[in-house]
Amino acid sequence: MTRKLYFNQSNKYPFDLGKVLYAAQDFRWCKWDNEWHSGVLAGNLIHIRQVDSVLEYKSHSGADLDVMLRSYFRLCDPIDDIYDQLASRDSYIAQLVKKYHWLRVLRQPDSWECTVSYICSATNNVDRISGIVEKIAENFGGRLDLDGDVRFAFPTRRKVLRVGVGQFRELSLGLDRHCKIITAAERIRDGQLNLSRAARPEALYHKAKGQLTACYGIGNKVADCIALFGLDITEAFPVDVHIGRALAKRYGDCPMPENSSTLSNRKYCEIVNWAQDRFGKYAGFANQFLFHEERENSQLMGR
DNA sequence: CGCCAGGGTAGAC
DNA sequence: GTCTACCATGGC
Repeated sequence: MTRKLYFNQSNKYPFDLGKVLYAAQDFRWCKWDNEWHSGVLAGNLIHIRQVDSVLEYKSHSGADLDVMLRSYFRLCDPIDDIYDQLASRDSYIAQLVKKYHWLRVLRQPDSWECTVSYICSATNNVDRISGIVEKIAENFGGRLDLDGDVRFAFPTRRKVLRVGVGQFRELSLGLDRHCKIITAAERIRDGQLNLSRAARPEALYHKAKGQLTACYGIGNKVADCIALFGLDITEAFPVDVHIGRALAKRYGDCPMPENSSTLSNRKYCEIVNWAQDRFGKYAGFANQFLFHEERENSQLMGR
């Protein structure tokens, strides 16, 4: 059955499903039929499209996913206020907010999948990250069927531990990624890494980052991505090559060196502090506008 | 064949 | 603390 989710469309920054998913920060969306999109969210295979201020969707189980989808697309967040606030803090961001008014930082429901995805993002392009995440799901996740579309749930971290290093190595993920993934699962099991959002009240950016960067394979940048996309910590500010270029180009007072492929830990933190001071509690949203603009300019979008 | 892709680490000073 | 070589894989 097709469900309809009615939401309050913003007048200033209208939501656009197709574009949001095109720029999505998770890696499991693809086109399906005509204007329909196919995606896997927290074990649900979903087909979805937008008609004005209505989201029409189907799921493989037929379950009511309104609550999850409202959260995921931030349909209940005060987007007008947040984007106005960002625009008033910075004139360049104001331009980008206007240009990409449809952009949203998606609140990903499965922080474990998010963690694995960004562990796999190092020295990799978006298409290959999607491919790797899909490969892990196809091999170890449960099969999901919807109208002839076959997808696979992302395996839980318990399932990953049951599978073990041996079978994981056979996926040839490269760069020791199989070990990094399993190590992360072990640290969660042992209580050294807590990815549950319910258990983190507020302002735990530094605590979360400390736990994350203590893991093998998770450095500053990956930790910030997990914090922002998976843990809903909006002040997290991932600094990758694209963001680095944008900062060096547009902001003279930013401590971003002109051309450095690798940032020292100290330098990285200086840049994050600069960004949080300038953009505030929603620095991570500003980050995504900068990121998207930079990628559009370098024409790297392969989706 | 060489270059690149949303970095991170160990081992060197 | 900071700097480097190296890391594996696939697409072009």
